[in-house]
Amino acid sequence: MGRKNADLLQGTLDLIVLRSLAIQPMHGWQIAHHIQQVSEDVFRVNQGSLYPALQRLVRKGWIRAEWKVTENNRRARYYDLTAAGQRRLGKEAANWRLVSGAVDRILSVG
Amino acid sequence: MGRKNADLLQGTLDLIVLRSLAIQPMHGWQIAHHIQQVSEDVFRVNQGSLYPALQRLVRKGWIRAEWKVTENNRRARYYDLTAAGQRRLGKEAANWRLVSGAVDRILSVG
DNA sequence: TTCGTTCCTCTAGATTGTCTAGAGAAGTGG
DNA sequence: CCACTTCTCTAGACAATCTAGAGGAACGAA
Repeated sequence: MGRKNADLLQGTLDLIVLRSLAIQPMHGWQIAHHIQQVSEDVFRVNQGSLYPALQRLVRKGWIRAEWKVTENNRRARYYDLTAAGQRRLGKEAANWRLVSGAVDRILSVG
Repeated sequence: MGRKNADLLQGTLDLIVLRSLAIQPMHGWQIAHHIQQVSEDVFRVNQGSLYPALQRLVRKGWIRAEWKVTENNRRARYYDLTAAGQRRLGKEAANWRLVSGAVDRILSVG
């Protein structure tokens, strides 16, 4: 019925995926792992959320996909940021700061 | 097609409404005004978002509604927090800090 | 060889909160 | 009487995430 515990805020997934790929190209599983790790287990990215999101980002031209082989000798689709993705990341990060700052102000007033 | 500018993050509306009502009971229009003001115009709460949200919060027992007359001599529905709403606000605020902290960490890594 | 486990990708359908785009009532001032 | 402001409300569209699956391929152990 209700939502679980620390779900993603809708709209932040794109941001954190783009930001992850700005570090280096990664495949899906790696992205999920990275996000879970850096968020200190706050976010556990759903595969049913991640893969559609990656497709969406490819479709919008913000990331690029390429099949490769991992260190473990497995097929994996590696994604990396395009120039448009870089710009998009900048905008989304700025918007995040704006929005989270606004929420913080509302929380601290009164 | 796309979303506008600084829309709400899905899930934050409940939080900021509850937080607003923790200051004092308010009617819908007043809540919208308060949020827009305190957020420094980052959030412009849609009436089509606000009223369904208020109904949702009433249904969950977190706020209580009561018809009154405003200072301007107009009928308005005043909402205020219930005890359960207080508790819920605490949880949602804590969750917000958790989540926004996690996003911030992801943004600053790398 | 077979079996379980890990790595890794992917999809359909439901859910749900927000947005768009309206409507409308009632008081106020010109 | 008319325009404007205040204030509430709804239907339907939309879009991102979640649930709940499926499945392939490499590896190590038995």
